[in-house]
Amino acid sequence: MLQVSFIRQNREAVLERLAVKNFFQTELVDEVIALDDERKKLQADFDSTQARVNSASKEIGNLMRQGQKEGAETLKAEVASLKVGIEPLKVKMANVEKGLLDKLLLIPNLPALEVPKGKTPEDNVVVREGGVKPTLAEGALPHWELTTKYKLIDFELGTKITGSGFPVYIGKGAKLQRALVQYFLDFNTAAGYVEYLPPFLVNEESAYGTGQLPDKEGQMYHATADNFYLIPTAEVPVTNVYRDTILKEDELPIKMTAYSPCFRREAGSYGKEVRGLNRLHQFEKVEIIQIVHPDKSYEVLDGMVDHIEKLLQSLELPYRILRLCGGDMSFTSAITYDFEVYSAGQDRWLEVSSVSNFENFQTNRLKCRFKDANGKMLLTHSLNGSALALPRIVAALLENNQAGEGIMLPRVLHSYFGAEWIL
RNA sequence: GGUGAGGUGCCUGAGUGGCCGAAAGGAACGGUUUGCUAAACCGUCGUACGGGUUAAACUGUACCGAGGGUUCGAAUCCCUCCCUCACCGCCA
Repeated sequence: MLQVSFIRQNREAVLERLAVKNFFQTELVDEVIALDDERKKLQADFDSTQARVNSASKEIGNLMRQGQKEGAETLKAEVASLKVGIEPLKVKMANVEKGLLDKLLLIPNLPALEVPKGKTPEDNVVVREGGVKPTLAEGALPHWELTTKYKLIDFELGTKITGSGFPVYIGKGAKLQRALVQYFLDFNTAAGYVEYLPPFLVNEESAYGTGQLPDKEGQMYHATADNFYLIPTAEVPVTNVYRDTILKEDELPIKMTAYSPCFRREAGSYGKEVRGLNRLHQFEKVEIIQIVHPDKSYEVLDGMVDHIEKLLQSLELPYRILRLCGGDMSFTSAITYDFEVYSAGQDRWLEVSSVSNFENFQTNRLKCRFKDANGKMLLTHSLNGSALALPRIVAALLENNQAGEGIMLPRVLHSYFGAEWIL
């Protein structure tokens, strides 16, 4: 959520930035400003009336103690008439505040200056590529055949138990998941991230805090009996650790990492693009999250990109890093880099990580602040990224490393998996 | 799920209708002094939204789990909900 005061002071710049995200609802921005004007006016009215009520009430107490009943009664009558006027003010103020918040929630975060213009994924900019694309032997298979061949994953069984998009990992397939989670967490904690194991269901407040609600309501599974949401990413519970918090400046930066299963309804997406592990309703992911000083967030972003790049390099996968264009970025992000790995069996790039700086868009909602050296209250900046999402990593590992009678795993996984090959 | 006790500022904790945005102690921060792993003393020490100011000072309103109610006036009384703790029940 943007700050109203910022919008007021930078209306033109805000509109200009929003255009990069293909957001052209000028009227929404102006409505926010108008509602805020109204809010201020109503509050001034309310405050002055209420001030009179308060002082009169105090006086009534004094008069009563002195036994001056008539004087007290006169004042009581005055207060009664003031309160008649105050009631509708209160109601109106609550409505205006609600209206203001509702409008504000519809305005996306402003893209950073270096975000390229564009509408579709084709407009994303490749900033770096690394690794070597493998040349596969004749008869190479896509991962959904390899997982069957080596008895790693049973997709049909998952359909029987739950539904499509809920794979069942079996034997070495299950162990590979565990090995990857363990490796990723170790890699992250070695870089100073503190490991969290958060709840996988969150309440409504937390879902609002990170911006999943209200705009992504349909994408989350909702346990209605208790009004809990299944998390679409560990970002939600972990970022909410710092909801309603005032930090000390020297506590920054805060670095957290968390493994969690992720649940996504992904309503409306079907077809061969989503075959196998390419898109699932439940998958495993390890996330990294930082809460930082606002002056440092872009430096930190570069560091996170670097961190994830090294992780991908250690897995010996061909990858590329994209800077997303305005149209392809999420509602809450100021800048996003996507990491894709090349999966040779499908001859496709698969997104395995997304790193974003949210600046103070999330922390304004969360109210995660700190006091600077002058005692001034400032919003922190928040960032997060996947390090990494498992399914597509597995897809690429299987497809790229298929060789003869088995699949050769990268060196870093040998000790975690307990073997060099999947045979 | 049942019964009981509670939810007050960074923490402990007082406060049962006006003098309470809230005692006291601790922590933290700033300072003075003495100086050896520290003590003593003084000061500061909630947040939000307004007004005000170059910026402060100053000032209004709201907030004592959340929401509603009673009252001229609520941290304090009433109702609903949430949460915590204890015991019981159930249970990996």
